[in-house]
Amino acid sequence: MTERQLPDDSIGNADAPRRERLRRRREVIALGSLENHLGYFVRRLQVWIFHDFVRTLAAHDIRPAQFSVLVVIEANPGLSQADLADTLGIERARLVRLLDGLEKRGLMRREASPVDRRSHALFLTEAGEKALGPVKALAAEHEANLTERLGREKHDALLEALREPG
Amino acid sequence: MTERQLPDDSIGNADAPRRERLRRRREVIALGSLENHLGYFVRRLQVWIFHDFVRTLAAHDIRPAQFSVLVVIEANPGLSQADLADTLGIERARLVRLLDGLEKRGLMRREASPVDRRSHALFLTEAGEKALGPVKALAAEHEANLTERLGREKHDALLEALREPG
DNA sequence: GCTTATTGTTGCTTAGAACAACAGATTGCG
DNA sequence: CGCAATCTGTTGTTCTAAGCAACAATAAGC
Repeated sequence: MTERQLPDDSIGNADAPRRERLRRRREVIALGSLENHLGYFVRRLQVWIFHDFVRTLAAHDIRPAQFSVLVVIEANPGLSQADLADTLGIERARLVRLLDGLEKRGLMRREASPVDRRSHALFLTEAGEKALGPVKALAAEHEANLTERLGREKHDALLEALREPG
Repeated sequence: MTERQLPDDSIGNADAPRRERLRRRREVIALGSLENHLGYFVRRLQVWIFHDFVRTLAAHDIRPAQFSVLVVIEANPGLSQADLADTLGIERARLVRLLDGLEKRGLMRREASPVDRRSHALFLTEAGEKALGPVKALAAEHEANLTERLGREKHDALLEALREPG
């Protein structure tokens, strides 16, 4: 159990029993009209991506939402929670609790906004900036996994296609 | 509240306050290295798709997972729960509860498998088949919404690209 | 035959999403 | 100016999904 032949990453090989079952199965299973629904495939891909992301960054205990928060704060120091929530499509209430966790871990801090006493200005702490280096490297590693799965052309085409609409 | 000027579909116009805030905001907010992560955009798209799907099929109270279950049973009458769960990437335990709901609503039924006394053979009921017609029509309507959002070329390209790998 | 694996199921835990309400602060406007 | 409407961050609550462990009944492998 300590060493394995294949790097059973528990994601990439999660379908080993599936292949077994497929082997044993006479007729292949049809998706029916699901074939015409982009949402089904987007969902499957998204689940794979999240699993791989979480696994790749497990050592740093950074989940996708946390990563996106840290990265956007880094790129826009001093922005408010409302703007951050809005940019990421996260609900304000949810962002509060996300930030609570990150702040408690010393990765970012809330300062009083100099121009609006209601709002906070968000910054990475020095520790946060330092931590984000390796974290971004691992995120890039995850992206490489994804590129391997999709093929570079397809990956790049998807990224370009989805980046546009905003 | 009964009538509106704009068809405020509560998804498509959910970013009305966002546009307001953007208007008021001096500098635009950068995504930083998030720009290079396909997962971020896939996630945003997937959320939009689910919202639109749920909204479009609200009258029938069919959610994406339920829809996929019904469609695959229709396309593969008599298949087992394990095979269905496996095909859709749903956990067996979760499928049990999904089927409980659908069966209680009279949309499908579990029969004893003739070849394996452990497993069930799944079928749509007559009511289920009858209901699935309009439901698939609404799902197609949702797909049209999605196509409108992405543009036909992009929609079709994405569908083709993601359908492949299985 | 006897061990191992599979199937459907239940229970439990955790994470996310969504909504309502609130106090403090700001903005808009008459 | 002064008051109503709006915005900000926050707390609380509810609902759904995801994931894991365990189990009895059954089947498959050797």
